[in-house]
Amino acid sequence: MEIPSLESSHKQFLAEIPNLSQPSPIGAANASHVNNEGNPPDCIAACTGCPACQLSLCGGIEQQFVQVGSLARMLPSSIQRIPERHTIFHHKEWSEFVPFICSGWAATSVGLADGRRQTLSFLLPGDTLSMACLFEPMSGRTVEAITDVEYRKFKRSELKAILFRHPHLMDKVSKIWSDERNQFDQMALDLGRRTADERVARLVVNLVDRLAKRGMRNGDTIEFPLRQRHIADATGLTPVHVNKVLCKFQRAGLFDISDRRLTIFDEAELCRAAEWH
Amino acid sequence: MEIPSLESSHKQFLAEIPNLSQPSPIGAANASHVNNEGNPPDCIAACTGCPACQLSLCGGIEQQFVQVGSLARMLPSSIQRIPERHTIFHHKEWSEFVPFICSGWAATSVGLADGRRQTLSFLLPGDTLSMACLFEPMSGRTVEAITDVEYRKFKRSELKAILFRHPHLMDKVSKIWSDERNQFDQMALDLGRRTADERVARLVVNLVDRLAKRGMRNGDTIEFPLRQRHIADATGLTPVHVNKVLCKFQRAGLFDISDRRLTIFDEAELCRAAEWH
DNA sequence: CGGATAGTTGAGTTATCTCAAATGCAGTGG
DNA sequence: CCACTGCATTTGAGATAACTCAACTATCCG
Repeated sequence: MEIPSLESSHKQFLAEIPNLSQPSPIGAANASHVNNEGNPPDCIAACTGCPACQLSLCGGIEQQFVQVGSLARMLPSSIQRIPERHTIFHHKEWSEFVPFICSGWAATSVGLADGRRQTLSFLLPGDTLSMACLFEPMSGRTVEAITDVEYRKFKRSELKAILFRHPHLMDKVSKIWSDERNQFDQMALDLGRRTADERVARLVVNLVDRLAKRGMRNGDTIEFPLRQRHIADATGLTPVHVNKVLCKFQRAGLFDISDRRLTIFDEAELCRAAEWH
Repeated sequence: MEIPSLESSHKQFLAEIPNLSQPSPIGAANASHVNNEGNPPDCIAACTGCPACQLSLCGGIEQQFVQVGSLARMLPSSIQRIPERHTIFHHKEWSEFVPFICSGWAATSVGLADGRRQTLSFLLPGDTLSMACLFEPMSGRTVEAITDVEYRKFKRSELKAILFRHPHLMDKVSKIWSDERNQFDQMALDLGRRTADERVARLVVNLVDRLAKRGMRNGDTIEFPLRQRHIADATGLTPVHVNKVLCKFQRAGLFDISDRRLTIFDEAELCRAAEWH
């Protein structure tokens, strides 16, 4: 399997991350020692330009690497690549690996036998399925690549061990965990009590917010690879109804989605529609 | 504040828990040493008869007590009592305490300014708000007592410390955490994709299941203190629609709810309606 | 007795769904 | 280059699940 350099796909973000504009010499020096199942060393170097380095747990791991200086023994990992629309984990799978998204968008969903399905979250760079799956393997969820996706997989047992040995990592885990919990509470409120308009507006605002945190928003037009059916799956609505809501918003001049890009025209009004605090 | 003996309220469950039918002599002996803010010693002894002792994390703590033999220094706690319909935590509160339900039913909810509200879970004996709140204080959620409720509160910092020192407790945390996550996924599916009939049926079956695990179900008629508005809050429906669904089920001979008791007539059919595996 | 809370029922409304058909676009193979 | 297939989007018409409003009853409690 060939793993081309990730540099090009990350170059656009380098300017956003203050202290990591250049690949760390430590990372570069040690890369060749890494036990990563035969992948070339740039699969580690790639992290230094990752837009989510500061947010995500795997960013924390990376810092840990740099501090400790010996990546190889700490956390072997390998980068996988999945083409858009293919599935990363099937819902029957009980994997001993924990995946972290490096680039691209993915969706986690649960489904019913009769075809009804609900997506639980969209995964952006730095995200993992759920903090809960650091500790216990979980099945029942399908993870699908929306765009082409690169992700690293860590062995759960090793990840767990390292977490307990480094309290500051556990702090990060509990923080992200808590965020995740809040997200879910809001999602329950959305699905249970909010109107279609609110749900769609909130989905958009929420995603824009998360992208901004990762430095993946510059200006008012943003990469936005979701199809209307993804939005429908996530909001508990029907694709055709999502279409009607989106058209309404676009006619109202809030934003425009076309060519897999989102352009925001009236952010204030959009936030009002989303009841964003 | 007076704290009457809890023995009477737990006596009914003693028969259900094999190895704990009698109060542990160790627990009884050490009770008087407990630093529990002036509450009488029976607030510890009460745990030995708790129906959720084996399931819950606080049960795990209790076992820890017994092993270590010194409750007082390990985890001071105090029992609180809240009358039905009163609120245990307000949604603006950021408490340094973690509550565990000892007896009674409670509900956690999130709400909107305009009055719409969604309850996230019903808390039964042994439950806490969420595993996530062991590590980070969480606000935004209201916890309300449905029946009269007794709960213990632990100081988060102390609880956390004890957790890290005892790996088998962490195992229990991660297990419960994982369950919680699964519950939540199912809830998203319920709210987003299931019909009102399915939601109501699932709520009932799910609760009966959880009660059974705690030894709180004997036979086909069960304590069931939920009002129709609680069911409505939890299922994302309207009280009047819940009423119609319930009446339909009762007319169909599935079960009967009256006088705060649930009597199941046709469990098989009920499970089918709930698509219970 | 009066006042609060729960449950019940009916009539009419509405948000969202279902079904169906038309369009456009992008990739594929000949 | 074209025809063809699959996917996404758009639009309209009609159906329906769930909601709103309102009135009525029952029960409990002071």
